[in-house]
Amino acid sequence: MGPSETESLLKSKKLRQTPLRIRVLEQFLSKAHSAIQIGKLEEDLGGVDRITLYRTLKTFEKEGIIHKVIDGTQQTKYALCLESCSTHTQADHAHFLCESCGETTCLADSSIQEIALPKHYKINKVQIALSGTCANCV
Amino acid sequence: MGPSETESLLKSKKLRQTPLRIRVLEQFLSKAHSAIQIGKLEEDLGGVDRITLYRTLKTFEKEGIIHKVIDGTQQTKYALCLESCSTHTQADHAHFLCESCGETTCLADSSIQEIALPKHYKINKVQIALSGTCANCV
DNA sequence: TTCTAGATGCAATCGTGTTGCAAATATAAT
DNA sequence: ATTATATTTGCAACACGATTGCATCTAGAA
Repeated sequence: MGPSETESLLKSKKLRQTPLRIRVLEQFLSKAHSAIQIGKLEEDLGGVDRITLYRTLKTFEKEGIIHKVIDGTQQTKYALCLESCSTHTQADHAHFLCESCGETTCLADSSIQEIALPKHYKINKVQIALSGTCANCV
Repeated sequence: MGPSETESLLKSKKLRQTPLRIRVLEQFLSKAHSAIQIGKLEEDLGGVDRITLYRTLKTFEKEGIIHKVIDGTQQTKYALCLESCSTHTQADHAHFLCESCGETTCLADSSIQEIALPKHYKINKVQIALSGTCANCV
């Protein structure tokens, strides 16, 4: 059998294959288009060291495996980077927070229109946080 | 002399005229189109009680005098509500964070285009956080 | 199997924001 | 102006998310 998805992903970033990293990565891969809240991740993994978890997330973020998601809540959430993400272009995708179930979804193909800016402003990044009700909660 | 702007604003919301409320409100009025970070506000006011400050901000927010600003940073920022704000429509204005000076500005007249949503999603609120370089920092 | 840079886990700490409660005070009533 | 009272303040204590320092452990290479 060939290398698992987690294995090749970690290898491509020259990161060591540690048990926690693999488990964390599996969580993200299993919810590719949803953002995961750190506390929830901690619960789901069960009894992991919080500090190590935070460091793992930071490492993944730095390596471009995951990205922070701004959804308008105070909670820190991360989501797996999509292809478009890894190109590090300024045009990010939008995120949708369901006010009913709390789930935050990446809207990969949300084309973002240009926004009029005051004179001499130079834009670098766009973060769009939508909220409302998702399809499951209608 | 007639009533000051702070005085009439507080009165219109049936809030008592306390020294801190007046000073906080003056800060917001003096930076009408910029968001203020709580820690910064605390510094600028000098030696105010943190708890009271937080409660003041919450009160102002509940009364629709100020609103929380999502600018992509982890910091909580507030800005004075504009006319359009007080109508409490779902279409908020966008905010621009300058990555150089850290200033967050309200883009009052940023018309926000519709964003394509997956089927059965119902949108309620749009928060747009732009970042880049502002006119002062070019 | 051994070696070592890198990763982990614990204790301690920091920052932000909150609650409970007694003391103080802004406003309204007298 | 004085009094009454509901609101507001300020302190102590706390809750929670996140971080740092350091000793120990381990994944991967030699």
